[in-house]
Amino acid sequence: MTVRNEQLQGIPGTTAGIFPAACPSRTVLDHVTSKWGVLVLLALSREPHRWGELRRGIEGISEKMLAQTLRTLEGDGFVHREVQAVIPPRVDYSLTARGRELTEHLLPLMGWIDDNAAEILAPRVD
Amino acid sequence: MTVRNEQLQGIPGTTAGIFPAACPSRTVLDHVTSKWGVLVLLALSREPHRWGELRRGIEGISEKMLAQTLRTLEGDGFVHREVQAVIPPRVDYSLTARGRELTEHLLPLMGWIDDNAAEILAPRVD
DNA sequence: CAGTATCCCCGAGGATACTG
DNA sequence: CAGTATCCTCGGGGATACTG
Repeated sequence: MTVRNEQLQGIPGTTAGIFPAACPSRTVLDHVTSKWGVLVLLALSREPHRWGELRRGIEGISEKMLAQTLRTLEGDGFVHREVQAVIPPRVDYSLTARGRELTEHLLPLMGWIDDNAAEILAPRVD
Repeated sequence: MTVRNEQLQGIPGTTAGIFPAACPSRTVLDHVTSKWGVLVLLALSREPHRWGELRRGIEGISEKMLAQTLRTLEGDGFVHREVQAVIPPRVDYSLTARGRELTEHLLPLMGWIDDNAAEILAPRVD
């Protein structure tokens, strides 16, 4: 996607544009910034969690979306899924090294949003 | 949303959960990570752009979504809209100070995604 | 407990036409 | 040029029921 700073000047003119529709970065960005992606990644950023913990902790997420989000993030190599052969079943989700690299960038972002959200939405109801 | 690192341990147990459904952070996060939010913000992060530049530069965005995204980001105080009273009309969009604070966190994130996207998607078609 | 399977709906979002 | 207005589609995503 060539978002590197030196290349961000690309927009003006009729040239191809700095954000081509079909590029790997857009795909990964969509996975990460999907409706529940960031929340799941952040939930796992501190410590591993079981399915049920995530289900309850990430308020509002449905089982379907939790499963789908986890599978996508696992497919991208951000999340590690570990099944324990016990009864009742126990499955733990944790971040991979790659996932930790990613959340290193997500955490400051969410921290800033968290710090500023109230003021940002202050005058409006929205 | 209490994403602050010290508080991220909240998930286990039956407690309220670290990601309550109704909190300002979730709203702002949704705005920023909306389908086109990050792309618009990054496009403006280097320099101001006119409507048409954004329309062409952010490949695949429709006029409706560009207008909607810009209005939301303007409403959140991330984007400044400046109309020039000339014919033909000219409107410039730029980041506010708050918008620049935000993109300071977005840029490293997208930089990392950009650097790793190909490898992340490597084995699959997806 | 940790999911899948199904059904279904609503609204995000695209296409097109039009306007100041 | 910089948008709005309108219509319409499609799939994201929720609810529920079920299973190993």
